[in-house]
Amino acid sequence: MADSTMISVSGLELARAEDDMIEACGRFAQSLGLARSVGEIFGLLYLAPKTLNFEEIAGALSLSKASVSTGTRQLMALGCIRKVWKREERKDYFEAEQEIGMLVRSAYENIFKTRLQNAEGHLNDMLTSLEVDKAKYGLADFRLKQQRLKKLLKVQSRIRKILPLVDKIMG
Amino acid sequence: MADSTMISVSGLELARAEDDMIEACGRFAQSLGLARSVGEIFGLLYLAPKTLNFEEIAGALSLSKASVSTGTRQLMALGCIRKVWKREERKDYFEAEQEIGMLVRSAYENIFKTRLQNAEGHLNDMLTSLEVDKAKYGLADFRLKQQRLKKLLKVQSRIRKILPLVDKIMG
DNA sequence: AAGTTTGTTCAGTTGAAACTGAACAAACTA
DNA sequence: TAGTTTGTTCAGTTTCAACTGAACAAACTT
Repeated sequence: MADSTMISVSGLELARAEDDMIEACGRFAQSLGLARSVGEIFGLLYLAPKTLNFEEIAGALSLSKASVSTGTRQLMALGCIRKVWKREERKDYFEAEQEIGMLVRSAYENIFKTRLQNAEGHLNDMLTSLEVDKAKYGLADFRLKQQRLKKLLKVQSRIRKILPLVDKIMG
Repeated sequence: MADSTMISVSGLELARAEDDMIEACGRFAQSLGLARSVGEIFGLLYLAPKTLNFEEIAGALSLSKASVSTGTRQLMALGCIRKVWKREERKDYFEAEQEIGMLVRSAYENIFKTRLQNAEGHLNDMLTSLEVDKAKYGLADFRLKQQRLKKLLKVQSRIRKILPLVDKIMG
Protein backbone atom coordinates (compact mmCIF):
# COMPACT_ATOMS: atom_id res chain seq x y z
CA MET A 1 0.00 0.00 0.00
CA ALA A 2 1.04 3.56 -0.64
CA ASP A 3 1.63 4.52 2.95
CA SER A 4 4.16 1.86 3.72
CA THR A 5 6.50 3.38 1.16
CA MET A 6 5.74 6.97 2.10
CA ILE A 7 6.51 6.45 5.73
CA SER A 8 9.46 4.23 5.04
CA VAL A 9 12.95 4.16 6.41
CA SER A 10 15.94 6.50 6.36
CA GLY A 11 17.18 8.25 3.25
CA LEU A 12 14.62 7.36 0.59
CA GLU A 13 13.81 10.60 -1.16
CA LEU A 14 10.13 9.77 -1.08
CA ALA A 15 9.35 11.21 2.30
CA ARG A 16 11.83 13.97 2.95
CA ALA A 17 9.44 16.06 5.00
CA GLU A 18 8.54 13.12 7.24
CA ASP A 19 12.17 12.17 7.67
CA ASP A 20 13.02 15.70 8.68
CA MET A 21 10.10 15.84 11.07
CA ILE A 22 11.14 12.56 12.66
CA GLU A 23 14.71 13.70 13.02
CA ALA A 24 13.75 17.10 14.39
CA CYS A 25 11.41 15.58 16.93
CA GLY A 26 14.10 13.10 17.89
CA ARG A 27 16.51 15.87 18.67
CA PHE A 28 13.88 17.90 20.46
CA ALA A 29 13.09 14.92 22.66
CA GLN A 30 16.74 14.56 23.49
CA SER A 31 16.94 18.22 24.42
CA LEU A 32 14.12 17.56 26.89
CA GLY A 33 15.98 14.65 28.40
CA LEU A 34 13.84 12.03 26.72
CA ALA A 35 15.08 9.25 24.49
CA ARG A 36 15.56 10.16 20.86
CA SER A 37 13.28 7.34 19.76
CA VAL A 38 10.42 8.73 21.82
CA GLY A 39 10.54 11.93 19.82
CA GLU A 40 10.85 10.01 16.58
CA ILE A 41 7.74 8.02 17.31
CA PHE A 42 5.82 11.21 17.99
CA GLY A 43 7.14 12.87 14.83
CA LEU A 44 6.11 9.89 12.76
CA LEU A 45 2.62 9.84 14.24
CA TYR A 46 2.15 13.59 14.06
CA LEU A 47 2.34 13.62 10.28
CA ALA A 48 0.75 10.24 9.67
CA PRO A 49 -2.55 10.45 7.78
CA LYS A 50 -3.84 7.39 9.61
CA THR A 51 -3.34 5.56 12.87
CA LEU A 52 -0.31 3.29 13.02
CA ASN A 53 0.28 0.03 14.84
CA PHE A 54 3.39 -1.41 16.47
CA GLU A 55 4.58 -3.14 13.35
CA GLU A 56 4.31 -0.01 11.23
CA ILE A 57 6.05 2.18 13.77
CA ALA A 58 8.86 -0.29 14.35
CA GLY A 59 9.29 -0.77 10.62
CA ALA A 60 9.31 2.91 9.74
CA LEU A 61 11.82 3.83 12.43
CA SER A 62 13.85 0.60 12.50
CA LEU A 63 13.12 0.07 16.15
CA SER A 64 12.48 -3.13 18.06
CA LYS A 65 8.97 -3.66 19.31
CA ALA A 66 10.39 -3.43 22.82
CA SER A 67 11.41 0.16 22.14
CA VAL A 68 8.08 0.93 20.53
CA SER A 69 6.37 -0.46 23.61
CA THR A 70 8.28 1.71 26.06
CA GLY A 71 8.22 4.72 23.76
CA THR A 72 4.48 4.67 23.22
CA ARG A 73 3.90 4.14 26.92
CA GLN A 74 5.93 7.24 27.74
CA LEU A 75 4.19 9.32 25.11
CA MET A 76 0.80 8.24 26.39
CA ALA A 77 1.80 9.08 29.93
CA LEU A 78 2.76 12.52 28.63
CA GLY A 79 -0.56 12.85 26.85
CA CYS A 80 1.14 13.31 23.48
CA ILE A 81 -0.34 10.29 21.73
CA ARG A 82 -3.29 8.01 22.38
CA LYS A 83 -4.41 4.49 21.67
CA VAL A 84 -7.18 4.02 19.19
CA TRP A 85 -9.29 0.90 19.49
CA LYS A 86 -10.56 -0.67 16.34
CA ARG A 87 -13.39 -3.13 16.47
CA GLU A 88 -12.53 -6.60 15.27
CA GLU A 89 -8.80 -5.82 15.55
CA ARG A 90 -6.42 -7.11 18.20
CA LYS A 91 -3.57 -4.75 17.44
CA ASP A 92 -3.05 -1.45 19.23
CA TYR A 93 -3.22 1.57 16.96
CA PHE A 94 -1.81 4.99 17.86
CA GLU A 95 -2.38 8.55 16.81
CA ALA A 96 -0.72 11.79 17.86
CA GLU A 97 -2.54 14.41 19.89
CA GLN A 98 -3.11 17.17 17.37
CA GLU A 99 -4.42 19.84 19.66
CA ILE A 100 -1.40 21.99 20.28
CA GLY A 101 -2.72 23.42 23.50
CA MET A 102 -2.71 19.91 24.92
CA LEU A 103 0.81 19.23 23.76
CA VAL A 104 2.19 22.41 25.25
CA ARG A 105 0.32 21.89 28.49
CA SER A 106 1.62 18.35 28.62
CA ALA A 107 5.21 19.44 28.14
CA TYR A 108 4.73 22.06 30.82
CA GLU A 109 2.95 19.85 33.36
CA ASN A 110 5.07 16.78 32.93
CA ILE A 111 8.50 18.19 32.31
CA PHE A 112 8.85 21.76 33.47
CA LYS A 113 6.62 21.67 36.48
CA THR A 114 8.09 18.42 37.73
CA ARG A 115 11.61 19.70 37.45
CA LEU A 116 10.77 22.96 39.13
CA GLN A 117 9.15 21.23 42.08
CA ASN A 118 12.08 18.88 42.31
CA ALA A 119 14.52 21.77 42.32
CA GLU A 120 12.49 23.60 44.91
CA GLY A 121 12.62 20.60 47.19
CA HIS A 122 16.37 20.43 46.80
CA LEU A 123 16.81 24.09 47.58
CA ASN A 124 14.78 23.76 50.74
CA ASP A 125 16.78 20.71 51.76
CA MET A 126 19.99 22.63 51.22
CA LEU A 127 18.82 25.47 53.38
CA THR A 128 17.99 23.13 56.23
CA SER A 129 21.29 21.26 55.79
CA LEU A 130 22.99 24.58 56.04
CA GLU A 131 21.13 25.43 59.23
CA VAL A 132 21.94 22.06 60.74
CA ASP A 133 25.64 22.43 60.00
CA LYS A 134 25.64 26.08 60.94
CA ALA A 135 28.30 25.57 63.61
CA LYS A 136 30.70 24.12 61.08
CA TYR A 137 30.73 27.27 58.99
CA GLY A 138 32.12 30.61 59.95
CA LEU A 139 29.32 33.08 60.56
CA ALA A 140 30.12 35.18 57.52
CA ASP A 141 30.38 32.10 55.32
CA PHE A 142 27.10 30.76 56.64
CA ARG A 143 25.28 33.99 55.95
CA LEU A 144 26.76 34.22 52.47
CA LYS A 145 25.64 30.76 51.46
CA GLN A 146 22.24 31.23 53.03
CA GLN A 147 21.71 34.45 51.17
CA ARG A 148 22.73 32.89 47.88
CA LEU A 149 20.43 29.91 48.27
CA LYS A 150 17.55 32.19 49.20
CA LYS A 151 18.14 34.19 46.06
CA LEU A 152 17.64 31.02 44.05
CA LEU A 153 14.42 30.27 45.87
CA LYS A 154 13.15 33.72 44.99
CA VAL A 155 13.87 33.12 41.33
CA GLN A 156 11.94 29.93 41.50
CA SER A 157 8.87 31.51 42.92
CA ARG A 158 9.03 34.10 40.15
CA ILE A 159 9.18 31.39 37.54
CA ARG A 160 6.23 29.68 39.13
CA LYS A 161 4.28 32.91 38.85
CA ILE A 162 5.05 33.24 35.18
CA LEU A 163 4.04 29.77 34.15
CA PRO A 164 0.26 30.03 34.52
CA LEU A 165 0.45 33.18 32.46
CA VAL A 166 2.26 31.33 29.72
CA ASP A 167 -0.30 28.61 30.04
CA LYS A 168 -3.07 31.11 29.40
CA ILE A 169 -1.41 32.57 26.34
CA MET A 170 -0.62 29.19 24.86
CA GLY A 171 -3.84 27.39 25.74
CA MET B 1 43.09 25.72 55.39
CA ALA B 2 39.48 25.51 56.42
CA ASP B 3 37.98 25.80 52.98
CA SER B 4 39.75 22.82 51.53
CA THR B 5 37.94 20.59 53.97
CA MET B 6 34.63 22.39 53.66
CA ILE B 7 34.52 22.10 49.91
CA SER B 8 35.94 18.62 49.90
CA VAL B 9 34.92 15.50 48.08
CA SER B 10 31.87 13.22 48.08
CA GLY B 11 30.07 12.12 51.20
CA LEU B 12 31.96 13.84 54.03
CA GLU B 13 29.30 15.20 56.32
CA LEU B 14 31.15 18.47 56.63
CA ALA B 15 29.64 20.17 53.63
CA ARG B 16 26.26 18.62 53.05
CA ALA B 17 24.70 21.76 51.65
CA GLU B 18 27.52 22.23 49.16
CA ASP B 19 27.44 18.60 48.16
CA ASP B 20 23.71 18.82 47.55
CA MET B 21 24.12 22.01 45.57
CA ILE B 22 26.83 20.43 43.44
CA GLU B 23 24.75 17.36 42.80
CA ALA B 24 21.60 19.33 42.04
CA CYS B 25 23.44 21.58 39.61
CA GLY B 26 25.01 18.54 38.00
CA ARG B 27 21.63 17.03 37.32
CA PHE B 28 20.20 20.31 36.18
CA ALA B 29 23.03 20.67 33.68
CA GLN B 30 22.33 17.21 32.37
CA SER B 31 18.67 18.05 31.94
CA LEU B 32 19.78 20.98 29.79
CA GLY B 33 21.94 18.71 27.66
CA LEU B 34 25.20 19.87 29.20
CA ALA B 35 27.77 17.66 30.85
CA ARG B 36 27.14 16.86 34.49
CA SER B 37 30.56 18.18 35.46
CA VAL B 38 29.77 21.57 33.99
CA GLY B 39 26.89 21.96 36.37
CA GLU B 40 28.97 20.68 39.26
CA ILE B 41 31.63 23.28 38.66
CA PHE B 42 29.02 25.99 38.67
CA GLY B 43 27.41 24.67 41.83
CA LEU B 44 30.75 24.61 43.58
CA LEU B 45 31.58 28.14 42.55
CA TYR B 46 28.12 29.51 43.30
CA LEU B 47 28.42 28.74 47.00
CA ALA B 48 32.15 29.33 47.34
CA PRO B 49 33.02 32.25 49.62
CA LYS B 50 36.11 33.00 47.56
CA THR B 51 37.39 32.56 44.05
CA LEU B 52 38.76 29.11 43.22
CA ASN B 53 41.54 28.00 40.90
CA PHE B 54 41.92 24.92 38.71
CA GLU B 55 43.56 22.88 41.40
CA GLU B 56 40.87 23.61 43.95
CA ILE B 57 38.05 22.88 41.54
CA ALA B 58 39.61 19.66 40.28
CA GLY B 59 40.34 18.57 43.84
CA ALA B 60 36.89 19.34 45.21
CA LEU B 61 35.07 17.57 42.38
CA SER B 62 37.62 14.84 41.62
CA LEU B 63 37.98 15.98 38.04
CA SER B 64 41.02 16.09 35.81
CA LYS B 65 42.31 19.52 34.96
CA ALA B 66 41.37 18.75 31.36
CA SER B 67 37.74 18.53 32.37
CA VAL B 68 38.02 21.66 34.47
CA SER B 69 39.50 23.43 31.47
CA THR B 70 36.66 22.52 29.13
CA GLY B 71 34.03 22.96 31.81
CA THR B 72 35.11 26.45 32.79
CA ARG B 73 35.40 27.43 29.14
CA GLN B 74 31.81 26.39 28.52
CA LEU B 75 30.54 28.17 31.61
CA MET B 76 32.35 31.34 30.62
CA ALA B 77 30.91 31.15 27.12
CA LEU B 78 27.49 30.89 28.76
CA GLY B 79 28.24 33.88 30.96
CA CYS B 80 27.69 31.84 34.13
CA ILE B 81 31.16 32.24 35.62
CA ARG B 82 34.06 34.57 35.04
CA LYS B 83 37.81 34.65 35.38
CA VAL B 84 39.26 36.82 38.09
CA TRP B 85 42.77 38.09 37.62
CA LYS B 86 44.93 38.44 40.67
CA ARG B 87 48.05 40.54 40.54
CA GLU B 88 51.26 38.67 41.11
CA GLU B 89 49.50 35.35 40.48
CA ARG B 90 49.83 33.17 37.43
CA LYS B 91 46.88 30.92 38.16
CA ASP B 92 43.40 31.51 36.81
CA TYR B 93 40.76 32.07 39.46
CA PHE B 94 37.04 31.71 38.87
CA GLU B 95 33.88 32.99 40.47
CA ALA B 96 30.23 32.37 39.67
CA GLU B 97 28.03 35.09 38.25
CA GLN B 98 25.78 35.96 41.19
CA GLU B 99 23.36 38.24 39.47
CA ILE B 100 20.41 36.00 38.80
CA GLY B 101 19.06 38.11 35.99
CA MET B 102 22.27 37.42 34.10
CA LEU B 103 22.06 33.70 34.72
CA VAL B 104 18.47 33.44 33.57
CA ARG B 105 19.13 35.58 30.53
CA SER B 106 22.13 33.42 29.71
CA ALA B 107 20.12 30.22 29.95
CA TYR B 108 17.45 31.77 27.77
CA GLU B 109 19.77 33.26 25.14
CA ASN B 110 22.10 30.32 24.85
CA ILE B 111 19.79 27.40 25.24
CA PHE B 112 16.15 28.22 24.62
CA LYS B 113 16.52 30.80 21.94
CA THR B 114 19.02 28.73 20.01
CA ARG B 115 16.80 25.70 20.06
CA LEU B 116 13.75 27.66 19.02
CA GLN B 117 15.51 29.20 16.05
CA ASN B 118 16.85 25.81 15.12
CA ALA B 119 13.39 24.30 15.24
CA GLU B 120 11.93 27.13 13.22
CA GLY B 121 14.46 26.58 10.46
CA HIS B 122 13.60 22.92 10.39
CA LEU B 123 9.89 23.58 10.15
CA ASN B 124 10.38 25.89 7.21
CA ASP B 125 12.59 23.33 5.52
CA MET B 126 9.95 20.69 6.03
CA LEU B 127 7.28 22.84 4.47
CA THR B 128 9.40 23.43 1.38
CA SER B 129 10.32 19.74 1.19
CA LEU B 130 6.66 18.99 1.31
CA GLU B 131 5.96 21.44 -1.52
CA VAL B 132 8.76 19.99 -3.61
CA ASP B 133 7.50 16.45 -3.18
CA LYS B 134 3.88 17.50 -3.53
CA ALA B 135 3.34 15.21 -6.51
CA LYS B 136 4.37 12.19 -4.47
CA TYR B 137 1.61 12.67 -1.93
CA GLY B 138 -2.06 12.33 -2.51
CA LEU B 139 -3.74 15.72 -2.45
CA ALA B 140 -5.58 15.06 0.79
CA ASP B 141 -2.44 13.73 2.44
CA PHE B 142 -0.44 16.72 1.26
CA ARG B 143 -2.94 19.19 2.64
CA LEU B 144 -3.13 17.35 5.92
CA LYS B 145 0.60 17.40 6.48
CA GLN B 146 0.89 21.00 5.36
CA GLN B 147 -1.80 22.08 7.75
CA ARG B 148 -0.17 20.23 10.64
CA LEU B 149 3.23 21.73 10.00
CA LYS B 150 1.74 25.19 9.74
CA LYS B 151 0.06 24.71 13.07
CA LEU B 152 3.47 24.07 14.60
CA LEU B 153 4.85 27.21 13.01
CA LYS B 154 2.03 29.20 14.53
CA VAL B 155 2.84 27.84 17.97
CA GLN B 156 6.42 28.86 17.49
CA SER B 157 5.62 32.41 16.65
CA ARG B 158 3.44 32.56 19.74
CA ILE B 159 6.32 31.32 21.86
CA ARG B 160 8.59 33.88 20.34
CA LYS B 161 6.12 36.57 21.32
CA ILE B 162 6.04 35.38 24.89
CA LEU B 163 9.75 35.21 25.45
CA PRO B 164 10.59 38.93 25.57
CA LEU B 165 7.80 39.28 28.09
CA VAL B 166 9.33 36.58 30.24
CA ASP B 167 12.65 38.27 29.80
CA LYS B 168 11.20 41.49 31.18
CA ILE B 169 9.65 39.81 34.20
CA MET B 170 12.79 37.87 35.05
CA GLY B 171 15.34 40.56 34.29
C1' DA C 1 -5.88 -27.99 25.28
C1' DA C 2 -2.58 -26.62 21.94
C1' DG C 3 -1.45 -22.99 18.94
C1' DT C 4 -1.52 -17.81 17.34
C1' DT C 5 -1.05 -13.25 17.77
C1' DT C 6 0.17 -9.24 20.22
C1' DG C 7 2.32 -6.50 23.88
C1' DT C 8 5.46 -6.28 28.07
C1' DT C 9 9.54 -7.06 30.87
C1' DC C 10 14.18 -7.66 31.71
C1' DA C 11 19.13 -9.02 31.44
C1' DG C 12 22.74 -8.01 28.33
C1' DT C 13 24.85 -5.28 24.55
C1' DT C 14 26.08 -1.23 22.29
C1' DG C 15 27.14 3.46 21.01
C1' DA C 16 27.85 8.09 21.89
C1' DA C 17 29.40 11.42 24.87
C1' DA C 18 32.19 12.58 28.96
C1' DC C 19 36.31 12.14 31.04
C1' DT C 20 41.35 11.27 31.40
C1' DG C 21 46.50 11.11 30.71
C1' DA C 22 49.98 12.68 28.28
C1' DA C 23 52.04 15.56 25.06
C1' DC C 24 52.22 20.30 24.00
C1' DA C 25 52.26 25.56 24.21
C1' DA C 26 52.86 29.80 26.51
C1' DA C 27 54.53 32.66 29.89
C1' DC C 28 57.43 33.27 33.35
C1' DT C 29 62.19 32.48 36.46
C1' DA C 30 66.98 31.69 37.39
C1' DT D 1 69.36 28.80 27.74
C1' DA D 2 67.26 25.33 30.57
C1' DG D 3 63.76 24.72 33.91
C1' DT D 4 58.94 25.77 36.19
C1' DT D 5 54.41 26.54 36.35
C1' DT D 6 49.98 26.71 34.37
C1' DG D 7 46.43 25.89 30.89
C1' DT D 8 44.96 23.56 26.42
C1' DT D 9 44.34 19.87 23.06
C1' DC D 10 43.55 15.42 21.59
C1' DA D 11 43.65 10.33 21.11
C1' DG D 12 42.12 6.63 23.88
C1' DT D 13 39.24 4.80 27.69
C1' DT D 14 35.27 4.63 30.42
C1' DT D 15 30.65 5.16 31.58
C1' DC D 16 25.86 5.15 31.29
C1' DA D 17 21.51 5.28 29.21
C1' DA D 18 19.04 3.57 25.16
C1' DC D 19 18.16 -0.21 22.65
C1' DT D 20 17.58 -5.16 21.63
C1' DG D 21 16.49 -10.27 21.79
C1' DA D 22 14.35 -13.54 24.08
C1' DA D 23 11.41 -15.24 27.48
C1' DC D 24 6.96 -14.38 29.20
C1' DA D 25 1.89 -13.10 29.77
C1' DA D 26 -2.60 -12.27 28.09
C1' DA D 27 -6.15 -12.69 25.01
C1' DC D 28 -7.81 -14.86 21.44
C1' DT D 29 -8.79 -19.19 17.73
C1' DT D 30 -9.16 -23.89 16.41
